[in-house]
Order: sequence, then structure tokens, then C-alpha cells
Amino acid sequence: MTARVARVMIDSPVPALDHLLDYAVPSEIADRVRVGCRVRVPLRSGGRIALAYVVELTDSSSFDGALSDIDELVSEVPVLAPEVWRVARSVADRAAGTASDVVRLAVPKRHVRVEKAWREAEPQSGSVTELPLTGYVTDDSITQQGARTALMAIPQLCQTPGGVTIGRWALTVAELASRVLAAGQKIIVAVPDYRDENQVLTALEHVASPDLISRVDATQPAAQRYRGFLDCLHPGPRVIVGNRSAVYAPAADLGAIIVWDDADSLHAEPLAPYVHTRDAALVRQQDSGCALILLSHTRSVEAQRLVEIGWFRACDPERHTQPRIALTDPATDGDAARIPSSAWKAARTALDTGPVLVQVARPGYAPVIACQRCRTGARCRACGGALAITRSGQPPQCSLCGALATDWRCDECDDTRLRLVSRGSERTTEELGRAFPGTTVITSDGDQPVERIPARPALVVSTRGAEPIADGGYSAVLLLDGDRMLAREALTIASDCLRWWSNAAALATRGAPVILVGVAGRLGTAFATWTSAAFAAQELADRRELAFPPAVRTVSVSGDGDAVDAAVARLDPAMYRDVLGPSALPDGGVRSIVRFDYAAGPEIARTLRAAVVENATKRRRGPAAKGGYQRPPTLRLRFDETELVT
DNA sequence: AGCACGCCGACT
DNA sequence: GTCGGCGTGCTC
Repeated sequence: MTARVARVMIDSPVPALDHLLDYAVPSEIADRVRVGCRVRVPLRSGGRIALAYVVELTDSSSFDGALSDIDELVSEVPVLAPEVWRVARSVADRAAGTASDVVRLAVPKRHVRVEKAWREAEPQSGSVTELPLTGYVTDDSITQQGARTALMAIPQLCQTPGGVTIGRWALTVAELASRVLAAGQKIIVAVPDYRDENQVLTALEHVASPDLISRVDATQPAAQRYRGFLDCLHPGPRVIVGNRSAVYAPAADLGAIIVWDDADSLHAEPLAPYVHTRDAALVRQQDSGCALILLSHTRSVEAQRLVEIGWFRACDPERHTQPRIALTDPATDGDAARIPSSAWKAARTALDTGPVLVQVARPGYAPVIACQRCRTGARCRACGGALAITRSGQPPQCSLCGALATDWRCDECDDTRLRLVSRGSERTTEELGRAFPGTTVITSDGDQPVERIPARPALVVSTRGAEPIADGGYSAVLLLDGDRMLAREALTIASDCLRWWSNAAALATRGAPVILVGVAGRLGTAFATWTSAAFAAQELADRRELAFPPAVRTVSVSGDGDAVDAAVARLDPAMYRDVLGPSALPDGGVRSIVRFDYAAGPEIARTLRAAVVENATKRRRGPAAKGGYQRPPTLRLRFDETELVT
């Protein structure tokens, strides 16, 4: 019998609409409507038509009242797969957010021409080459259903059969993928950025035919993105590669999820409800029972916690392969120069055979400038932002508003001479160019990243995270500015630095020297001995001591003072550890941070969610009734924020 | 978000 | 007596 009632999810961020509504299915479309289809439905109050997704088809409704008819079937393609809906619902509940906000990350905008072409295309089929997992002592356990593994990547480079140099980790991804594909299942690979994506796609070329590979990446053009998404709806084996939203890709027969470098900040979703790739993957693993692999060069503190509670199994490479790392400590070496003589020497020798990577903390020429006489930081006349010099010989520019300060003058002492306080990549490039005349110097930074460089002698100055891959690897890696990177005020800074250095070290040719300048102590030792798991364990112990995440969970509650107070007051004090704040925010609101144990998560989320719903309906537009300032939402929640100031 | 429903002050 | 102000609540 054909279904008469459709339960739909309204595509709206409004909290009050975050539940399923029942609609009658008109007979004209009854035989074409399927679960997952996009439909348009009337919302009587407002008399408007809303976009919605069919989540369930039944014969009866528990709603006592007349059901409205579905207005229109947008398309027969079931774009909201049942497993994606379940995950969206769970993820939203966990973060006290709206399911449709998560669905927006999961389902790309419809592209009619692409959809038409996809429906007319031949069903795809392709071949898979199964590769053994190399470099690890293991049976099939890593990709077995339900297995959860923190997998330490092998910090080397390798060549594909096509002769392209890629990170060894990408080959591991391809090997794991080949097993899942051979079993007829799908695998999702979520990576931080497109450069990682390209490495994975290169590694996959020799594992699966292109028909079985989908790229789902929010930064792609809309048409390509939609096509990649639609291909995931096909049954059968498939490898799905993308950035953080890839964890929400449709995959009915999901065999495994791999998250590469889970501590990379690009895995932190900036859109509400701000759920991290790792957390979404954990939810999806629970829902589908697939395998979940956190693969990285350094163990994240969060992964370490999962290992320590027994939820994850740690797996290391078969042999202890690590880069050849040396530390130069100014305190003991008596060499306070930014580039100590030992590092100069190593670079000079290495340049005979190939490229040398120089990692620096900041882009630009002089990222920090000050008055030569009184040392007051140079600020923009127009907006007060900090001035910086982006290129040699150019006037200072405001880092905030972009205004040029052509005739700068110190506000304090009227001096006009500038002091260049710090060196950026441009200035390092200039200095190295002088020191090694005739040598090519290449700069790569976040604004203008270079993806690959040839296997020829060159100095490659790069900000952390933007390091190009050198064909065949670097002959030497110099990590400068370690002390400057560490000076940043952030809870995660030590493990971030370890990760940045380790990822750069993994780009070296086997046996090539990697030199970390100016960092000693526990962190330097952890890097030199390649013991990030032990470091993460210590870090986690410290955070337990202080009740900092991820030893505890947090939620920041921000907005109007009284709304924040009311929301926090709803919580039973037995549910949480403590409340920090409220403290004033620059926008006039306040913020409180609640710290609680993992077990209390569902209850806290439920309670705060109720506060958000009430707040969104009850108190609306303030004193400015007509055309005035519409104040930002008066109550905002953010769970497990990584950038909490402490 | 919109829009209707509903309960207190100035008007013909 | 009624018209309409916008606070409150709902949307199948």
C-alpha cells in the first residue's frame, strides 16, 4: 500500500521547527516520493512554502489535526539518506543544535543539470586492486567492523608507481581503502585541506578506478560538488574523499572512516552547531558500526584520551621509523642566533644534493613593528590595528583594515623610525638569499601556498602548515622560530607545535637532518625521540589535574546577561563541575563556561537546548522596534571549543 | 522567521 | 462600545 503520510524535516535553522512534521502525500506524487526526497511544504502560519526532506513514510499520523498536503516533490533523488539523517539528529542533539544545520553541511545545494546528467548516466562499475597494509604488524583488525584505532602514521615519503612523491600516510590510507573496497563497502576519508586531498587521490589512482572515487569537498564548484555527492548514493564499493563535511557523506554500506590529522584546526567546524570532524566521526561510527581510524604523525590529546579509556586501540608502525632529529638549544650551545651555526652548516651541505625546507612562524616581511625609540607597537591611525610590513621596501600596512601608513609617526614620542621586531617568511627569504647567493629561494605561505617543488637544490621558506612537498623529499629541514610559536597563548600550543614540526619532519628524505632551533625541555625531547603518544599522555594528565578539556567537556554559553544566567540556572549543579564566569564580551554580552564530565553530556545538552528554544520564541526584538539594530541571537551555545582562553 | 491570536488604552 | 497596540505562541 502506498504511504499517505510523510514525516518531514523542515530546512530551517529555527529551533522551534527542529522536529518532524506530518504532511499528507497527494496521490499524484504518491508513487514517486521516497524517503530522503526534497519536497516543498506549506507552513500555514506565514502562509509560506518551506523546503523540507522526507524522513519517514507511514500510513498514519499521531498529529491530531488536519494534515496539509505536500506542495511539490522537488526531485525523486533521495538526497537525505536515512543513515545521514540519523547521524545529523544525533550530532545535533549532542551539540544542542538544530538537525537541519547539520543536514546543510551534509547535503549540497541542488544543481538541476548535474542531477539530470547523473540520472541518465550508466550505472558505474569499476575495478579494485587490493593492497596489503604495509609497515604495520596487523591482521585485518584495523578495518574490521566496529574497530576503533589510533594509527600512528609512518613519517616518511614514498613514490607512487606513477613516480609522484606523496606522504607515506597517504599510501596507508590507500591500502586501508583497498581492503574496504574489496569487501564491497564504502570508506570515507576526511582530511584537513585540499593539499592532503590531492595526496590521497594520487595514492588512490592505483587502487581503484576513477568511477569508484568521489571527491566531496565544500570548496569545489557547486556542480562538481553535487556530482561527487550524488555518486555516493550508488550502492557498492566507493572511496569518498573530502574535508571535514565528508564525514556526513551518504554511504549506506559504510565500512570505515579515516580521519587524517585529527588535531588540525581545519577539522573544527566553524558553522553551527560547531561539531568537530572527530566527534561527528565518533557518532557515525556508533550509528553504523563501521571501523574508525584516526591516522596522524602525532597522537592528539583527544585520541590519547580515547585510547586510555579503552575506546580506541593504539597501533604503531612495525618498525620504529623516525626522522633524524637534532635540537639546538641556545642555552647550552651558547649560540643565540636565530639560525645557529650548526644549522647553517647542515643547510649548506644539504643544498649540494637537494632542496632545504626552512619553517618559520609567520608570513610577511616584518609581522611586528614598533617605534625605534620608545618601542611602542606601531598602530594604524585609522582603526588602531597593528601595523606590519608585508614586503621589503613597502610602507607599513594595517593588518586589520589594510590602510597603508605611508608617513608613520609614533603616537607616544613622535619618532618616525620603525623597528622591525620580528621576522616573517619574506625577510627570512631575503636573508637566506643573501647568505646563499645563486641559490633559488622559494616562499610558501597560507596566502600563496606552493604545493610541490622539484628535486633540485633550493631554499624553501614556508610558514607552518604550508610546506610544499619536494619530489624525493628535502635534504634538510630547519625548524626556526620554535620559541616564537610556543609563545602563543593557547591551551593546545605545545601539542600544536609538536604536530607542526612532526608534519614538516615527515617531508624529509630518509636520513636527512631535521633541526629544531631553540627549543629544549620535555617538548623538544618528545619531538627528538618521536614519542608524541607519551607526550599526549602527559599533557592529558596535566589537563586532568586542571580539569581542562579534553579531560572534561565544556560548553560556552554566551549572549545577553540575563539569558545566559537563566540558561545556566536550569542546570542541576550535580550535573557539572563548575561554571567559569560570566565574563564580559566585546559585543556587550557575557559568556559563561560550564565544565562537566562526559557522562553528563546528554543531560546538559538537553537542558541547554530547552533554554535556547525558549529564548528563541519568548524574548524577541528589543527596544529597537522599527528598523533599528537587530541584536544578535541572545543565547549561543558552543560545546568543546578548542580555542578556550584559559 | 513570519503571522495569527488575544487582552488593555484612545477613538468615533 | 470598537480599533489596534504588540507580547506570546505555533507552524503538521
